[in-house]
Amino acid sequence: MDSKICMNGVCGATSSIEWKKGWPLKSGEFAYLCDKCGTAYEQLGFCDLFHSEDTGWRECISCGKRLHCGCIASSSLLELLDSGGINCVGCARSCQLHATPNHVKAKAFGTSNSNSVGETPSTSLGSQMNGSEPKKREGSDGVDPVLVLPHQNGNTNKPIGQIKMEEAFHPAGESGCTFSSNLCQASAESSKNVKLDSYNGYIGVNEIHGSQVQTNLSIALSAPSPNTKLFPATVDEGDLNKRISSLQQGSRSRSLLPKPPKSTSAVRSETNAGIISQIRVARPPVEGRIKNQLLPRYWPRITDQELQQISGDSNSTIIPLFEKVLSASDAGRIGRLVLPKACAEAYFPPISQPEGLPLRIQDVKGKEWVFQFRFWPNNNSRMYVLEGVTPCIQSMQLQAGDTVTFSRMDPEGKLLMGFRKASTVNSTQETRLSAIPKSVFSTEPTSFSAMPENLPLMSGYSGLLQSFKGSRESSMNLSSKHFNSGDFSWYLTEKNEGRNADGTFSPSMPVSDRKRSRNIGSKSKRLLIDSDEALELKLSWEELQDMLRPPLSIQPTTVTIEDHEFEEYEQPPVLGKRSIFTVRFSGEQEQWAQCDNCFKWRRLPADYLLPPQWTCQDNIFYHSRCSCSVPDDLTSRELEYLLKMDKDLKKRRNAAGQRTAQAHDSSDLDSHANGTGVAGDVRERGATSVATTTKHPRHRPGCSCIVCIQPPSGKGKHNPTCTCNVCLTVKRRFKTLMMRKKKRQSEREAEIGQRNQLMWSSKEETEVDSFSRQVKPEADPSDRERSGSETLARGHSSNQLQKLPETSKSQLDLNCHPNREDTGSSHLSMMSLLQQASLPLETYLRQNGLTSLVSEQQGSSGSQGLPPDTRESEVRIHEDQCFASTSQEQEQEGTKENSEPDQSGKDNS
DNA sequence: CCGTTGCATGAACAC
DNA sequence: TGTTCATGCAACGGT
Repeated sequence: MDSKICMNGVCGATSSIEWKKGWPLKSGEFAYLCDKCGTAYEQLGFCDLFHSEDTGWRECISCGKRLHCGCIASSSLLELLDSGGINCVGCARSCQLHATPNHVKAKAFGTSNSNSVGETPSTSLGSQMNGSEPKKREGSDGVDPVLVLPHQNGNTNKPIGQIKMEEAFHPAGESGCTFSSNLCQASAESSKNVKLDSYNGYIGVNEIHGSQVQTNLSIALSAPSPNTKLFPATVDEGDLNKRISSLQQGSRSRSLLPKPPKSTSAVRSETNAGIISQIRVARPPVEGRIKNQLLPRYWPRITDQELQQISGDSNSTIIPLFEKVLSASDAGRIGRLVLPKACAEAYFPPISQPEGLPLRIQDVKGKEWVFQFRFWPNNNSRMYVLEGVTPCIQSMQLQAGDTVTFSRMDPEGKLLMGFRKASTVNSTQETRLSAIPKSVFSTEPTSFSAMPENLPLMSGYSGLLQSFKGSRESSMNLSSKHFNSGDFSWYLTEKNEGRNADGTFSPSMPVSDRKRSRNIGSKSKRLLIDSDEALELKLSWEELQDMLRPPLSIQPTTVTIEDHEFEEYEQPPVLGKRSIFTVRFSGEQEQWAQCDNCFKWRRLPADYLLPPQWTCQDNIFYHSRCSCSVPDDLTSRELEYLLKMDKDLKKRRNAAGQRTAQAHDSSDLDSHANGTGVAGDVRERGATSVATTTKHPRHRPGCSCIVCIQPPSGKGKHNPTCTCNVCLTVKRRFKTLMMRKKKRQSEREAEIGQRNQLMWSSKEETEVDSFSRQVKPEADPSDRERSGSETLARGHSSNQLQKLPETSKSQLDLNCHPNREDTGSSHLSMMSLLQQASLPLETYLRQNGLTSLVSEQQGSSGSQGLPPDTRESEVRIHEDQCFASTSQEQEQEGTKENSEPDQSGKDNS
């Protein structure tokens, strides 16, 4: 060793207490530097010290730092810019932090340590350095390395070949620079780092990864040195500058993180921070008992800030031990935190009895917790758990996916427990993600923040997810309820409430609820599947359908199935904005949407298809309201009512949904329907409607088209005499269609026969054709009713209805009574049709035996005073599906429902 | 009925 | 293939 000559030409020392590696040589080896020069090199002061008078100094164009461009000793400290000039590695790195993939960045600046390697027998290179005693690195926290360096008993002689691969990825140990290898300048580590540099020259940090594995492997095998600096796994605040400087030496001191745990991508987590001191680095095991068995996933990724936070003002040294991402079980109510076996055995007191012993652990707030550290026999092994962690977990407000970090405070030996929230994402997503296998979602902040990268669509659905959450408080559409707020009277027709009353689009579930739903074990979660919350989730998916809109600017292809026209889209539907549908006492239907900018609620036509994003400026219907500066269309009270009623509807619908599910489970639709009829409960009918809701994009809840009212699949054919709600609906619907068919036929024939007169005919035609387009008071209550209901069908069904097939009912297998409507219109003579068509519709209906429809017409105007029990059932169906009913009406529903079978029977007869 | 406890099971993972 | 560990689940006890 003494035969070496310091390769610093200025120095040329032939002897040194410690030889240090310097810059990479062309041969791939490294310059040997005496202790003094090597130290200067490590401290980035080599050129300052020895070459200050030389030429070649330039300044970093970013920070102005002087860099000796003409010297190999500084070659790794700068980066030549494509545009000319140079950047110091620090500035270059900051740029790359924004341009480099997270994992690359993290890897580039992560640090790690392999204790085993550090203590492996010296290789030739190590032997060259042998004999130099460990010494505290300047800038280290001053803790005796012995205290913090794991004495890997049994590992010292461990063949290198047994070194775990992951450890080979973390050869920092051989360099003595542990977790803070990026924070300190390791002389010995330069054996690897410089080698990297030798490969990469001036390349940026992110360019080294292609060879990192091989490089590090070679380092691991070649650069052990027991005398290399053994850095404690602790960092003092005073080291920050050092760290920064070492980071600036990143290309030299970079070491490699372990491959990120499969379930986590923690290495990404801090890339957005851009703060060097907050770089989350995986700190490999620092305790000897770990014996290299600790999987990288448990390596503490604790930032220096966190360490600082934990240590506080004390002079104690914080030694990160390990961390663990909380599983659902860990964070659940059971209060048991499963400890990694290796960690438990390495860092916690040895226990021989399953009962274990109480363990005092202090949290970051200084509060001391006592957990029972114990184990369960498991096969031939043990399973270590900390029991009684629930209070602590709750205190920290931790949940599955969050990370708890265990550290030890030396010299007291006190155990510390820190945590790291995994939530940079909204709680909704957290909640959902928590249910996703951990292999799917990572738990560190960046993993969430990286979601848009991994799931680009998800970001687009974030609003949807929130909507889902919001929908928890909303209800589905079909249950109806009327409410009256002064003069503000609505029939709430559809769910909504994606936003709170204050306009914020926030999850409706209270924080406590969210926490509760998250911090539960899987078993409880499973149980919740049957609970309201889970039901709400299910309903949310149904709501999703409601939000589906036809693809923008895509014209549907019309296909005819059984003479019914349907719109088909080659592209999948898009998610539209949620809205609330209401119906005023006057029968006017409205749609309420919230501006994405100002969150004000605006009234819109009921048949307007809201795009996914909508602002006041898009309000082409009410120009006086097309600006965000215009006050909200709703008073706070009205909005409160609206949302409150919406919430109530949800509950009602949930109850109905449960009952429906039960009814379906029993495969007894009829009994369900009967029960519904007897009960006369709107909720029941609403539930039935739920099962018959949207089946294609433009169908809205309440759509009564032939598609949406079909019975649920798998339920088979209903008996022709079936009086279940579905069948009744179908029958009523069919009856309406037939009536309209006859009407139109009569009009057409009349038009043919009397081309130059019968202006009424064209009027009727117009009425029919436009019946679904706009809600407006009409002379014919039946038309108005139809208009009302089918407007909610969002036009698509109305299109179908407009194009009602000239078919006989035999073409419709809708489980309707075979004898129904046998009084076909085909037997009508032209003259009779003309005569009938000239009559008022009511008279027409009566003459055609459609007395029930007469009742319907009357019933449809029941809200204007006619007894509701005389209304035709279709009206009620429409109301049930689309509108709310007044409480009075609801009470009367029972009566009507009771009479409904009879009514249907009359219809069928 | 509900929460706790101790063990069992099996998927995921490392080797 | 063996190990780890997340989670299931039955037994048990308390209310």
